[in-house]
Amino acid sequence: MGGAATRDTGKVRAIRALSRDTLRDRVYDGLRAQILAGGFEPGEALNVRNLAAMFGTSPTPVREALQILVAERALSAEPNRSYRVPSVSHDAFIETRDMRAELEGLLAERAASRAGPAVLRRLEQAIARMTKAIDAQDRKSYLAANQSFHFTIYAAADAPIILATIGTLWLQIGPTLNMMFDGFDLVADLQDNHNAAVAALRAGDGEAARQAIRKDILEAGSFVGRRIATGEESSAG
Amino acid sequence: MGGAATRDTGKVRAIRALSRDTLRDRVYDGLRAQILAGGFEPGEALNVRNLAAMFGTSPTPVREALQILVAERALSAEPNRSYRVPSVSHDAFIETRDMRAELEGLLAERAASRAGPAVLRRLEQAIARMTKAIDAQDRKSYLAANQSFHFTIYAAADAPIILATIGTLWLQIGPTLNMMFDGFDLVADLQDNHNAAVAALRAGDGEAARQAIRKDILEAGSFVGRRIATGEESSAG
DNA sequence: GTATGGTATTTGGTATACCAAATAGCGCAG
DNA sequence: CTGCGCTATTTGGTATACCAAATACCATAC
Repeated sequence: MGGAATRDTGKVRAIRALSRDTLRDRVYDGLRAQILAGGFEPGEALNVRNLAAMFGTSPTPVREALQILVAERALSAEPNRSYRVPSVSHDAFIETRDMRAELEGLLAERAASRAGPAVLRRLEQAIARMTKAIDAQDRKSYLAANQSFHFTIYAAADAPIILATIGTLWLQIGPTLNMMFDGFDLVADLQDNHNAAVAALRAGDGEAARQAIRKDILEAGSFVGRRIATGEESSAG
Repeated sequence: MGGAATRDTGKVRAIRALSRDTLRDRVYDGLRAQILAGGFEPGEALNVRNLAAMFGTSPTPVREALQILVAERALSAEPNRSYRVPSVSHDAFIETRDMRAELEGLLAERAASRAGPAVLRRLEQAIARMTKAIDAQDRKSYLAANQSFHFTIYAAADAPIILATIGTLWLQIGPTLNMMFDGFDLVADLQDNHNAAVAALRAGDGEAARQAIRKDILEAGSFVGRRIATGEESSAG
């Protein structure tokens, strides 16, 4: 793989397959990574000129990147022309959860007939990392390993368009999820559905894989959804 | 609701709920409408300055609109920095079809418990228009009525995010679909699934509604998919 | 002290200038 | 006539200038 010393943005770039190596796309990648990592508070306003200074560009590529993120609902464009990291409402969260259950379930089903030993091994590793994170009550590591687990499955489904769509869904709920997980007690039975999914994939049972992933999304989602519902009224600026 | 004489872009604007009244969004709306109406050939290249002249703006808002459409996969950004209307590959079409089956099925299911008499009446009207279009072999009218039929159902599901996602899926396959339907013989049994869907909605049977919509998408899709597969090698620029 | 109106400043949107990559066109060599 | 390479032109990307809307700030009036 040697040769040209091009910057390797890796997964993100691969997922989109829409970017070229322009400043706009570099800014997009940077913002996207920061959003996913919880670098922005939900509700936070983004300033075009500040971001431009941060990335060392003019405002133009920044505004274009912001627009793309708005189209993906990773940011919101307020009527008073300002950009914010959206705080996902309860309704929006539930809707996104249901959409995820459909699409991620579909890819899990497709993955069952395609996942080879390499994929299964990586899934086991992700589960191990989650277990370790649960023991240490390390939420950040848990979320990272969980994301790795899910996307390892979906990448195996060989469905790039749906995969990209799922990526935008995670991006949308990322900041809210990060916030909600703060102070949440990680418990061992979070792993039940993960283990069931791996077993189904190993057996090549698509329907079982779909159901395991659906359950995982809907159960975790219902917990977080409740937290959003209760927190919504008390969370003033 | 009279009063302010604001331009009413209607459905498109409502679906996105992301736009403000900027030039960028006006260009976006215009391009989107033209794409959906089959105003561009698949594979056609878009020129920023030409479009700017067409819309009476500078290139800046045009490029931003193009970027948004690329993010929605309604356009493609070639590595040699040019924008094209994508000609959807067979694989991409099948994948989009499967995604549609999931998401549109989900909204049909949700609509079953929400569709009132007004919705059912509009669906009957859309079916009547399709029947008329079949008799007249008027493909353009058929596609328009078909779109109206589907989105009437989905709008009733009260799920704005998923609705918007479905909108982008139709946008993606719009140009290809328009082309494929040219010279296709419209037959009466295209209506079977539509009638089944209405019956299910009237009965409040969500699962039946989901299945009817799924069948509609998968059956029509498999026909068009075959045409793409056979046409792909012969369709040179 | 509070409310209100007006001004200064900030900030997003658009147009324009400029650059570099890509492409097209032409001329020359074979 | 064909193929290669050079140049001219086109074209997308970026920076900058400018505008208008929105906001912040302050002074004044009550």
